[in-house]
Amino acid sequence: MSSGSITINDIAKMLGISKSTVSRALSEHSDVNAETRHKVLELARKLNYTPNALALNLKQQRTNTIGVLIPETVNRFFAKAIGGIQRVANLAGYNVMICQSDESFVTERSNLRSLLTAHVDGVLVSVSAETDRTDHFQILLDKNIPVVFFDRITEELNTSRVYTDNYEIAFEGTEHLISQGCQRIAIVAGPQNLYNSRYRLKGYMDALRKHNLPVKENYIVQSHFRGGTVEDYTRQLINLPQRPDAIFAINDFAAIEMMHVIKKNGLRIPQDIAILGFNNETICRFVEPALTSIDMSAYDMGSEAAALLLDQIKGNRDPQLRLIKSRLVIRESTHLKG
Amino acid sequence: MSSGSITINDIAKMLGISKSTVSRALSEHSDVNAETRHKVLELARKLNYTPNALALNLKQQRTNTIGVLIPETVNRFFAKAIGGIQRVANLAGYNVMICQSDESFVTERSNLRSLLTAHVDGVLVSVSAETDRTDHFQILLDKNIPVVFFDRITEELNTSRVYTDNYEIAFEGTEHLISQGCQRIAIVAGPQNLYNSRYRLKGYMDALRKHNLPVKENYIVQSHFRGGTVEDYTRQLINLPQRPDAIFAINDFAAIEMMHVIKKNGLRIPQDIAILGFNNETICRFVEPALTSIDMSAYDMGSEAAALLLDQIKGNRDPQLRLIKSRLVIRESTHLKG
DNA sequence: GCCATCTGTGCAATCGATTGTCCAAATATT
DNA sequence: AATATTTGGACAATCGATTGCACAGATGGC
Repeated sequence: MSSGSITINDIAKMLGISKSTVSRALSEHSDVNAETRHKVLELARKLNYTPNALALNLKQQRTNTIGVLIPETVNRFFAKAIGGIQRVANLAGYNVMICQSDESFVTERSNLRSLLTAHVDGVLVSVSAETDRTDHFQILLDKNIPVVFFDRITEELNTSRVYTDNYEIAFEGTEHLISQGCQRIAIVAGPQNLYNSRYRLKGYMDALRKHNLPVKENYIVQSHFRGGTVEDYTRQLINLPQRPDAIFAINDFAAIEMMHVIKKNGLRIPQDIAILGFNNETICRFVEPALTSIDMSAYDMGSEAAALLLDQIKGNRDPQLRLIKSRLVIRESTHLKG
Repeated sequence: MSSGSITINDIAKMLGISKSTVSRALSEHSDVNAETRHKVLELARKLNYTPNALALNLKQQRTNTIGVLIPETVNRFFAKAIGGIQRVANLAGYNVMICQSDESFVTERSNLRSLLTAHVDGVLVSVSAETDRTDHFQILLDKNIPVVFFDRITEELNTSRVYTDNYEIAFEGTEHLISQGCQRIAIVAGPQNLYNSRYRLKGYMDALRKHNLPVKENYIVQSHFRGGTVEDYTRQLINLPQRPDAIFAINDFAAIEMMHVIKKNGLRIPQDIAILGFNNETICRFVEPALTSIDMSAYDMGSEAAALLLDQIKGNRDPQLRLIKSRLVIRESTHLKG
């Protein structure tokens, strides 16, 4: 009565039986007289009984909740991934607790503590831009709490991972630019502590080498995802003595801002500079010129990661790897030939 | 030992005292001998004791978690609002459980049940596009669980609300278009069951009336936020015998897609048709022409809503209203004069 | 030296479920 | 008819905290 909800005890008293009998009647699987069971189920339904999740949590030491630790929800990749995660989780009866690191290592570590305190049954992680070590995740392994890394993964820990073929797709994107006749290809690379950034840069460099193009240091720009610097590095690139004839951007929004700056400087896209984005946002089709980009299947990565995690929670404990392939989507911003 | 974490009982046994004494020692506020307390605190620190949140949840009937019920995380307005919500919540020691309705009434109701089952201490709500009644929220009021509606609010329930001046800003936006010489202003209006959509449409109509412009039915398009229809209704509008000379779009992404369709049809922006967006996305500055829009302070709305909710959770039970003003940001897409 | 007061601590109930153990009654076996 | 087996359900412990109540021992007042 106190909390407004009725309990197993209330039902027991009303029927003059013990609460263990009520419990067993409700959880089908035990020897309760058919008539007794019927009376219990009937009354439970009538009183709209729902088991108190808090009591179950304590008793069973689990919460039917999974934690999600991501950089930012305003990052559309993660917003989409959350969609996939929630769908899979909710279908399985799990709730989702989301924490954002805001690309900060300290916040990430603190979020992790919160999730542990909340006793989530498992955690999905995509690390922050600042994260260059992984010892804070060790505690999850020590406590035998399932973890699945997705997208911004780490290779340092023996956990399940869902990732994309960063190397191959960056290679393919770069080769595409080369195939369009570009010879001086610049790249905006993310922080090199991140798995994705490292392999993308590598794919880019290997593609250049394969086609006997020089890898030039001043064609490689470091970015930390923070806005506000795009204009700066774009200017810097287009003012180089040997101006690049193509730029592989870090994501679509940065690419669009770059295009704006480039056009403001009287250069044509793609004739003077071709632009290649990342993420294949819907808006790519509507900017001018339409932006070539790389489709990442964020939703699928989220779903797959959640599915793996639930699998692990259910007891399947050996780490799994899942590759979700990305796809080059060619549009006008890189279309020079044919 | 079983769950790996040490408990108050472990400490009690190790010191040969009762667990109630340990509990009292840890929670400062009771008469425990200074020496005993010191020993307890010392050992607790050494063993890295943390109270089991699950036990506290059951005992105290609260979870230090707030629920957030929103349409979609891929909607940038809500992605930003989540940022504000989480910051305020985390600072106060609360976790955040997010549910997405995917703009579906049924899912919204089901999400609400999940949040209730999870015993969240309070709920922040922005209703789905389909939501045209509010009886499913009554259960929150009945159970005395604090609710704060934000952005997509309802006026039917006596709860706290954080909202923006939809009427005034739509009025202002429309007057701005009129001031630029536009006479045939179309609007893409959201579902009329939504508070925001209703008042925006009203503001638009009243502005027209104030300036003695006719309110024409075929200048008012209904949209349900779903993509894929933008091209259709844009074509429909520009093919009207009396083509509109301005369109008030439902949001920036739709506006940008409209601009694309309009330009593809050989019309100029803003000379032939002026475009006004909604949300003031960063990208507004980088499209061509730069898009005039309305800035909604999503982050602030989220923070404010969370702050109100925490206030209510802490006992301040009378409903509060908070107006967060929006702001018209004028750019090239509506710049005809001067 | 006797009773009152204060201090510090332990016991046990409580939150709301699950579950192992045990026992009484009913039924089956010989 | 005496014993063995099955059946149905009660009791109590448990999960890990908090907290009201009781009580022993120390201290103080007279």
